Formats: sequence, C-alpha cells, structure tokens
Amino acid sequence: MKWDELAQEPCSVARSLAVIGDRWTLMILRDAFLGVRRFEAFQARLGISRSIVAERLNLLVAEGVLERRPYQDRPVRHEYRLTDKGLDLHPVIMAIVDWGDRHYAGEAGPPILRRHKACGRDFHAVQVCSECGEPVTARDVEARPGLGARAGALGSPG
Amino acid sequence: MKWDELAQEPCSVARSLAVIGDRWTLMILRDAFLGVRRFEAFQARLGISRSIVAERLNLLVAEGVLERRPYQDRPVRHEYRLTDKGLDLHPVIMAIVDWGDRHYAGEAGPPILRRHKACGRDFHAVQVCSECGEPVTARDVEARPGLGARAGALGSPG
DNA sequence: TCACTCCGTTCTGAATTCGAACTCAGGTTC
DNA sequence: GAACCTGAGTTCGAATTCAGAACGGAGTGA
Repeated sequence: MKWDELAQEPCSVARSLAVIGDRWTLMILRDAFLGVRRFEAFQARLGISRSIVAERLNLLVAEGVLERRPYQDRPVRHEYRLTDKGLDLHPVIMAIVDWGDRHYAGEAGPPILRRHKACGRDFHAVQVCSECGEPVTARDVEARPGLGARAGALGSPG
Repeated sequence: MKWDELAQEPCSVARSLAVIGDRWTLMILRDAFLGVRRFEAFQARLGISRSIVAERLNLLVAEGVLERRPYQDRPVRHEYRLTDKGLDLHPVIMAIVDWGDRHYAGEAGPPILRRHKACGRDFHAVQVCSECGEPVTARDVEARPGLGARAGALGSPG
C-alpha cells in the first residue's frame, strides 16, 4: 500500500491518517489548538522549513480542517483557524497528550496543565461509552464489520 | 527541529509523536488492537515492504509498546502483543476512528462497528473531564505551563 | 533430497521529504 | 525614492525513506 492509497481504504483510521497522519501535521494541529494562527508563528515554533509548513497548511485547508481568512488589509495578511471539522480533532490531540503525560512526563509532572472551564479544575481526558457513560478500555470493545465495510472484506480494519 | 529531536521537547504531544507519529506505526497499532500479532499478518494486511514492518515493530518493542514473545518452539516463532503501555494507546486509536467515522464514512456508515461489552450496545467514544465527568470540547479547555515545562519556556506547547 | 513456511535482514535504486536560499509584494523609515 | 522590514510562500539540491527482490536460517512434510 502506498501512502496516498490510505484515503481509499474502508477504514476510518486509514482515512483519518491520510489527512492527519503526517509527521508534522499533528504538531501543527497541536499549536492550532493552543491558539497559534499565523504562518510565521507555526514556522518559528516548530523550527521546520517553510516549505513544509506551507505544504501542511495547504493540505489542512484543502481538507477543511483549517480555514484561511484575512485578518487585515493593506497588506492582506491571512490567518489559519480551526474549522468545526478541525475542532473535532480535539479528542485526538487530548488522547495523545494523555498518553505522553502518563508515560513520558518527568518528575515534575506534565509540561502543560489543562483546566476544564466548566468545573474549574485541572483534568485529563477520559474516554467513556456514548451509550452507558462508563469508561472504555481496549478490553471492553468488540469490533465487527459494519455496512460501510468493503463487500466481502470481512476482517477489514476500521 | 529534526524528527529525532521531538522526544526531547517539553511537550507530551511531541514526545508521544516521537514514538507513534510515524506514517505506518499507527496503522500497525490499529491492527494490533484488532488482534493481529504476527509479522506476516501485519505485512500482508498493510501491503508495505517487509523492511518497514520489521523496523516499526522493533521500534515499538524497544519503546515498550509491544512485547515480542515466543508462541511456539521448534521452530521458535514470536508474536507481537500490546503491553499495558500499548493498551493505553486505545483512546488515541478510538479518537482517530471517531473522527474518521464522523467525517469520512459514506452513506452506509462506518466500516467497523464497536460494541461495548459491558453494556452490550454499539457505541462511539466520548471524552469527558476526569474531575466532573462532563463532556469536554476544545472550547472548554484552558492550557497553562506546568512544572514539567522547560524553565522560562512560557507558552511552550504541551 | 527437495520444496515449502514463517520470520526476518540486507541491498539497491527510485521516490519523497526536507532545509536553506531565494522571491515577491506591500509598507515603513530616512 | 532608496533602503529596509515583514509575512508568505517557491525552488532546488541533498538527505531520507521506501519498495522490491534476494538471501538466510530453522524447521516440516513428501
């Protein structure tokens, strides 16, 4: 399988990774969720080449994850903002943060603390079942092909 | 920043991505969560070259995400199983699945359905606050540097 | 003895990715 | 109006990654 064939797979992981599975794309999204919006800022924070930043931002705009909009005239300057589709990626970033916090934080604890505005406390994200509200772990889940699976492709991942 | 400097960043996203942020690594983990355990199976399902599969499996073993253990003697054959640290990645995979299901599933719905054994119903994952149990979205979160942040690196991502 | 399986490793050349330098356009300062 | 600055890319050659094929080894079965 080639990288650009991922999007055609009957698998939500593959389709998602075709968009966000790139090395730097998730780092850009991390910054976007922290409020970074300008080309220069993304480039400076990540310290990667401008061509990479430009390419990734264009891809995310093309996919509807970011939106490019002017924030001033004379001269026209643009900023990149998360769309609703982009905001839907928040659980992905939070899940990655949690894993990093758990397994790679040093003695001093996590590098970033996150406060839940609604309740005012520092928190981490917990995944629960949409139906019963109980926490879900890997062992609690049974997967089977759905209607969106490729016909005859039983056992196909998704 | 170079790819292999990511692990040194004071940022849980960067540290996690240094391990799992690779193109194919997440696809391998997807299969691992679906029960795939053998080299040949990973290679056949992904259709990528053997050297890539070997390299990624070795990296995941070195990081303690997978465990290589013999499942037979004469000849010795090994299988790759998720460790506890690997199982902790389940929320990451589920978050990616959800985003794909939501934005890239066709008319027929998601390619894979997942049943929560505890309650018996098909579900999707929902992220809630560990403190108050209420759902969390991007707009509900306020981030600030924690003790694990690099001294003086305010605004450093995490 | 010969073929076959499972599990890798090594090699090579082609494709991709990346950093650095360059461009361009508008605006500001002297 | 010349010199300079800043935001936002584009171009190009070097470095990296990858696929595909060959190879090896340890066993099994005919």
